[in-house]
Amino acid sequence: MSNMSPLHHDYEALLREAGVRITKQRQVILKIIADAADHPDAMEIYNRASALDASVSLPTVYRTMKTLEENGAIRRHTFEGGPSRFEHADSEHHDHLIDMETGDVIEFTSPKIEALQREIAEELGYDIVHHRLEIYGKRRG
Amino acid sequence: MSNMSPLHHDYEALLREAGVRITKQRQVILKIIADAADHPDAMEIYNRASALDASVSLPTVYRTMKTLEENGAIRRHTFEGGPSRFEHADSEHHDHLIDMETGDVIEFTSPKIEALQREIAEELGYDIVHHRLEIYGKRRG
DNA sequence: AATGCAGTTGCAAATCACTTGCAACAAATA
DNA sequence: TATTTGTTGCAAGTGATTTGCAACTGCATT
Repeated sequence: MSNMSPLHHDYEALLREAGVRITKQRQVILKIIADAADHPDAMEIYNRASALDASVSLPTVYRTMKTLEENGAIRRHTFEGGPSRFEHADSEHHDHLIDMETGDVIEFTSPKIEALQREIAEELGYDIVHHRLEIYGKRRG
Repeated sequence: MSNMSPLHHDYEALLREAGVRITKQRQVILKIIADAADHPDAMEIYNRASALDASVSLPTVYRTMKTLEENGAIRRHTFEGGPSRFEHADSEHHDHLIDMETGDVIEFTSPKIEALQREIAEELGYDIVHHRLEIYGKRRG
């Protein structure tokens, strides 16, 4: 690949570097994650993967998500009351608004909130490593 | 009771009002929650309750936590991966800053962040039911 | 290309955190 | 005190995720 933006990593290379084997199951899962516009959970990833390659099992999806997370290729979100949902780590940081009725996840960013968080951490004598902001709401009728 | 602050509700009365029966199991669990200085999970509440009254079962703890939550007597926190943890709802809403090195949890509030969240939800067409903000940080050396 | 071996896989079974069906039981009300 | 209806403990069931294990396969080496 020649024209790779800093926000589009070659995770196969990254994983290989970390001594992780690039099996065909992992390639399939990696592609699903890369193509996903939403935040699928393990079962959904398994379903999508199965359609491309019947040899992918659910345990392998779980094991792969763990490996990918440990290597910084994906982010795991554990929204209330549901299974872990994943997204590739390529995108910039953002927070989430979860539609409590449909489970839809809307991404948003707020530089002001980020700044305020830094202020608060500062006052408390801390440096922020990461944070999680989730708004749970219902669509206005 | 004669000297009750607005932040120290009589949950028995509140529950009774809601048509919820005050069983001895619920009284025990309510006391445990009221006395807890930490954020125990269901199993821990079950352990503490069992020590006071052997007739309290784990399913009843879960059922009671659900009832208490629905009636605003407690708040449920689901920190990364672990089981739900509970605290009485007497205190005002607060967010958490977690010290990644010690695990300490520092509570804070920010009216400005709250306001910004409402603005964001508003713009997206949502009413906020609740939110969760957790800052993970390291103490500045 | 064939070999060797440590990392991986699928399957079945296990685990964890809850949740639920059901018959006995006990609060609140009459 | 009787009646009604919510509650309880127990056992079994769920849903999400993990693990034991023997067969398999990347991939570095020959």
